[in-house]
Amino acid sequence: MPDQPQEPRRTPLSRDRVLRAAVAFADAAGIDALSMRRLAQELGVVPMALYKHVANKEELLDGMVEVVFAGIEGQVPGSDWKGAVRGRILGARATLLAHTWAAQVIRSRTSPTPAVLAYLDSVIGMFRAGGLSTDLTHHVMHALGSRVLGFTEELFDNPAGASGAPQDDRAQAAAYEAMARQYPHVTELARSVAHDRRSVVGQGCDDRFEFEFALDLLLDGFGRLHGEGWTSTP
Amino acid sequence: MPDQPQEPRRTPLSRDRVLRAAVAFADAAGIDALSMRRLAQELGVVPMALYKHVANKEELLDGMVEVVFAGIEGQVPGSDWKGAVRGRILGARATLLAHTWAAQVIRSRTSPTPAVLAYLDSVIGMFRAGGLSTDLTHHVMHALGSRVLGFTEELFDNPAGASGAPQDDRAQAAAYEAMARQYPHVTELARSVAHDRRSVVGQGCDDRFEFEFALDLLLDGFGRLHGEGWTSTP
DNA sequence: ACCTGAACACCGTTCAAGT
DNA sequence: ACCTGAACACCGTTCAAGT
Repeated sequence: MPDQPQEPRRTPLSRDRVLRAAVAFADAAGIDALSMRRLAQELGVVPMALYKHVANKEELLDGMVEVVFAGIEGQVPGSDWKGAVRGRILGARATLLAHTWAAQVIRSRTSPTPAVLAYLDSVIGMFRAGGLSTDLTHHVMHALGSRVLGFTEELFDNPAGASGAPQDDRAQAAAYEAMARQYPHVTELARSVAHDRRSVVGQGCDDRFEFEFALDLLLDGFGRLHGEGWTSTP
Repeated sequence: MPDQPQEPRRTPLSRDRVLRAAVAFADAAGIDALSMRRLAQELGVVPMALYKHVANKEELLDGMVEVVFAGIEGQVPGSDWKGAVRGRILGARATLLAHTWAAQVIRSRTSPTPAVLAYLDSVIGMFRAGGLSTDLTHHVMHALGSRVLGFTEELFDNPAGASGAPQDDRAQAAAYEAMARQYPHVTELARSVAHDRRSVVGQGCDDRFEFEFALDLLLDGFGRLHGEGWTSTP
């Protein structure tokens, strides 16, 4: 008799299945909840079984980034370099928004995985195809920084620091007054944002608008330098 | 007889001493090595003694950021808004370079601590003093993102992925060849950087140049929009 | 040869027992 | 009232014992 397993083990484990399960788990429970032990449990497997398919947790995280980056869209054929880069980066942004943990994991890696390299290669290629020199393209890529991957460090979640324990109206007004005295410019800005968006305080900003505002400002600046024949060593 | 401690306990513990010890420890051993237990050991104290001065590790990290931001210089009096902001941000960058772990810790916090808020308030005040509208200043702050704090996500440590196990020359050449085929644009860029800097492959880039390149590009863009009377709601 | 339970060396934090 | 040792509920990973 062949040695079939008695327990109904759904599917044989594979590196791909491990990575996809990890991505799904992080999507659902967050990256902090992801541990080797919990992932194993999710797969109905003993923790050490995972180490057959990934060398360690670092490699698991790298693999998760690979899975995510494999799904990036945004090749816009027939546009100039500015439109091409813009479309590609917004495509990356859309993908990363679908996996809220991904930006954090990418940040924690020190060297890029193949899929990330392939993505970057395609963006660099767009600048080069547009006629930008390797010199300018190099500095341009640095200036984009993590924005080229579709995310940026937003400084805070809420513009006016609306966190904290619930308070009665009087205490809240007093706290607001104290804040306005200590941080007048921050408060002014927060108030104007709330007013502009005709909303309650602390709703937050239009992330997509802010991302495109900065991206277009940078791309326009790149175009201007390119037009002037800019070089780093004059 | 008063109840003096028999053991020669150097200095009575205080919140400030705990925070400064934590900063010094992270400076020396890195942020990953910092644990409540190791910090207590460093201070010659039982782990639970720390919890008298900080509620938990989160509060410890917040406090460490406060200590670092209290030391930021860079108020340049008598310059226009562009020079003032530039000087202040480069001051923040100098401080963060002295505490390599700080950027990572700031990133992990969701809401800003008072010293960070005070710093941001001063930068916003510089834009406002220069005549920029609250509307433009708001989007400008978003466009700067973490750069306003003096750091940016650099994508990798080494431009050409020079990591990996040591190899003989032939294997290395083959790996390089394979890389050039798979990521032609990345390779071209890495090669041109190495050539421009007349150095061995993988020395890396001039971080200060890259930071200022992007900062000045953004500040010039802000100035242009300001001059045009830009508004987000035309 | 393959698989895996127990163990190791850590965490941050709670809690009850000691002074 | 204050302080603290032991304990709890976790980690990632090693390793030796079992099949």
